[in-house]
Amino acid sequence: MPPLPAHSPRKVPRQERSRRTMERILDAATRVLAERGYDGASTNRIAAAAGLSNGSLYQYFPNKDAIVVAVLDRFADHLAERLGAEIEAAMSEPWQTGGRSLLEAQIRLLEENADLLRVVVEHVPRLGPFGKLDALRQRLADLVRIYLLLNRDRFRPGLDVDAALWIITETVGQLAIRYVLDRPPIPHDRMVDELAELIIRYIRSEPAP
Amino acid sequence: MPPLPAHSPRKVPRQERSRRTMERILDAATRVLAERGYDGASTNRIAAAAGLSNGSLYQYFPNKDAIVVAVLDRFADHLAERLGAEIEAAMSEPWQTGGRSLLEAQIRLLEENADLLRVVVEHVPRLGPFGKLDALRQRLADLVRIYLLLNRDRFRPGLDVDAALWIITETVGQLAIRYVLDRPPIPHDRMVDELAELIIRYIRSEPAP
Amino acid sequence: MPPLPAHSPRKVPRQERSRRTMERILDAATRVLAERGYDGASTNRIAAAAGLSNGSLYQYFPNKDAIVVAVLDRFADHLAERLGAEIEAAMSEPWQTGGRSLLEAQIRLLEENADLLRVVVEHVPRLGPFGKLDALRQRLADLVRIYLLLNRDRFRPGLDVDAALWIITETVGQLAIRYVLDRPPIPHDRMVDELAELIIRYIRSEPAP
Amino acid sequence: MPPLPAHSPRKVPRQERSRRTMERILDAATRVLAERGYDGASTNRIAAAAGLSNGSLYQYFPNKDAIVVAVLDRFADHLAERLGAEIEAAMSEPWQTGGRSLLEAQIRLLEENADLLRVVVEHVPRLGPFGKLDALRQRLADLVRIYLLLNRDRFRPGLDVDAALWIITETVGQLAIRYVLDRPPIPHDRMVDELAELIIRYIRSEPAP
DNA sequence: CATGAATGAGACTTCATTCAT
DNA sequence: CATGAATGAAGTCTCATTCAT
Repeated sequence: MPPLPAHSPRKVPRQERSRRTMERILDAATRVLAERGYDGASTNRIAAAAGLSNGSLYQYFPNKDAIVVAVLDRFADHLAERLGAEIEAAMSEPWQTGGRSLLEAQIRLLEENADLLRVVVEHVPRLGPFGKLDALRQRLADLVRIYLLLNRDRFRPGLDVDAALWIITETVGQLAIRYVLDRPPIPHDRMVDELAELIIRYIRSEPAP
Repeated sequence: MPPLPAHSPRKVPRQERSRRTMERILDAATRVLAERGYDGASTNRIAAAAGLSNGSLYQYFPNKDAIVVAVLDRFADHLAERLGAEIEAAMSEPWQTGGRSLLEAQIRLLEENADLLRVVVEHVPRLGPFGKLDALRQRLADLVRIYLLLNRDRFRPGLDVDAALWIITETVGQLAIRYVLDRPPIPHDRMVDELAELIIRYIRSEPAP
Repeated sequence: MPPLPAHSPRKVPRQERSRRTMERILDAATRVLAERGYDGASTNRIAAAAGLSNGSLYQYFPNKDAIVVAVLDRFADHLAERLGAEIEAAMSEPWQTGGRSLLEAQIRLLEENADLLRVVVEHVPRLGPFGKLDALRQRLADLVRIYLLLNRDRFRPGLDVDAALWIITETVGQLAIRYVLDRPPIPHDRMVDELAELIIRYIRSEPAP
Repeated sequence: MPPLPAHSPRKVPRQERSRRTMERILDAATRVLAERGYDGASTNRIAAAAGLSNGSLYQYFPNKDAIVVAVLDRFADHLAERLGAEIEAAMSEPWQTGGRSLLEAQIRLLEENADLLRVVVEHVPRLGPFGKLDALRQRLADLVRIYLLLNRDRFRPGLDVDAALWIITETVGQLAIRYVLDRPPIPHDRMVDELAELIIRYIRSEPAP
């Protein structure tokens, strides 16, 4: 049985120069992926874009997919960092405005990274579950879960928390993605409002007066 | 003027044998796509799966993508046919139950074709817009639009029909897809109910008593 | 040792219908060759142009090259027939004008068949010596030889008949071909004159008065 | 890595290897072309003849035609270099012997490269105009044109310089080619004499006494 | 005889990956 | 560590030719 293909960086670079080279590779790979899609992102093109010889790539990554995974992980880190800040800010607001802010932030973040998002969604073959992107998704789900549990009595009686959790996170996530990738003729702010309305009405027990 | 790259079958088979071979190719391609994804679906493998020589494929299709498109078109035809029946049935019901039936039918249909759906969603790079799949999507959107327009006064005052249309169709479509592909621990019927609830609450003007 | 590839028609058709089909194939092949060159002249395209199924070709010709050879032979026959008439006419004229007429006829004939000529010269890989084209060349050479021998005393003393024969026929043949294919900015009549001048001066013993 | 010996060429050991490989490819391609013609010169065969893997070819050339063009360019360079020397030498002679020398040189050069010449003339489909071969042809044409213009008064009155230029260059070029490829039973020196005679008589105003 | 479906060898090309320097 | 030449498997596609109907 052949060894499973390793998808993690071959080495954790200790030296500064190595770290910089690795960044250059990831920057280049990100650019190439965004511009030419997964299939167009050959290792040679990535190496060229990074100003490196093609062989050098393999000193930092065991194979092409490891590079892609690293790009996606870094993308997830970026999103996590940015969203983290928004989450903290949102926690100090009342939940109504806080929730809306988070929604808005999520859409805005995706809009800022539409190219890479398109690659993730449309072009990247499944490379096994994406550790960090899934972690980010999980983190947002946890937030919603806590909120749902804490405010259980405010919601309509029959609400199945587990089902609702899935519905809400997927609705927000998928609609945000489609909104950014398909660019329907809906203004950004309106989109946020509609999404908020969709979710709030789904869980609240009483209609707005 | 050069002929546009043809994505349509090279020949319309007149003989029975020819028709059967074409079906064999499409069946094989469907199987291979479902099992190995778009990138893994080489013409060689499709030919082998169809019990044909590689060259024979090209008597029926001008290139690989034409085969994939044909598979997707056939998939869309299948869905359209099945959904068509459901739509007719739903039209003779009162709209509350009719709408739910349609929702249920849509999810059920996707469940029955999960493998191919996965390929469509995850693996197939954009081959230009898919004629027939998009047509089907459009048809459903039209249905929703008509419903929204006819019942405009029943809904909450501020409802932006265009925005709502997009929100509704994408929500239903994307959630159904994710439900089928990710298999969250939500029973089929519950899923239908939640989805119906999500949509109805989004548009109605008064709370359910 | 495998049998040598046969380059002659598989059968001499006895029935009228067969003969007509054969003509259709040759017409089609001629057209396709002229329009798309040797490499572009696939058997399928020839069959299509002839309004036949691709398999039927092989009832009349053992392989593709046999078709090409037949086309070229027919071309040679056509040239021979036309030139034959001109030769006869030329024989009843005084040799000075007769020679010029032949020159003119040769260039005119090639001009009328420039497309096919281009294929013969530029695209057709050597398929062994072309029986009939070579025969035609030989016939013209014989004519020149006879003329040279009969008028030996009129020419400059040192003339080596064999060398001159080759020089003359090749000069006329090659220049006519290049003239037709490369279309230099020289009018047809001038070209004939120059060619005549070139040859006459080469062999005559006395200057023009 | 051990320090490089101080006296070893500091220059490009890598590029040197590369250069050699390229030469090997061109040599192999030349050989294969000469032996099997254009159609028989597959990339696989060229690679094999060069002792390389098929893929390596594409490190040096973007496609098959680029290889053929490079072979032809190298051939043209070779001819140009050799002819260049002859031209210089001829310029220091009186024009009568100089012209003959050039004629002789041209035929001799072609004889030395008969194999490749055959490929160029018979097998290579038009790959667009051959830069360097055409340049060489042009260079010779210019030489003739200058000579014709400078000696205009020495020639017969009615001479059309443009027509004559074309006639002369094509006559010499085509006859030399046919002589080398068809090997008529004419000795080399005789051939040169006849060719010279043919041209001189064509342009001169007075016959030799 | 005609048909056209089927064949299969072989062409060109790409690309992830390895390895000697 | 870096380089880039070299590899070779695999992919898409074409085409002359055969054969069952």
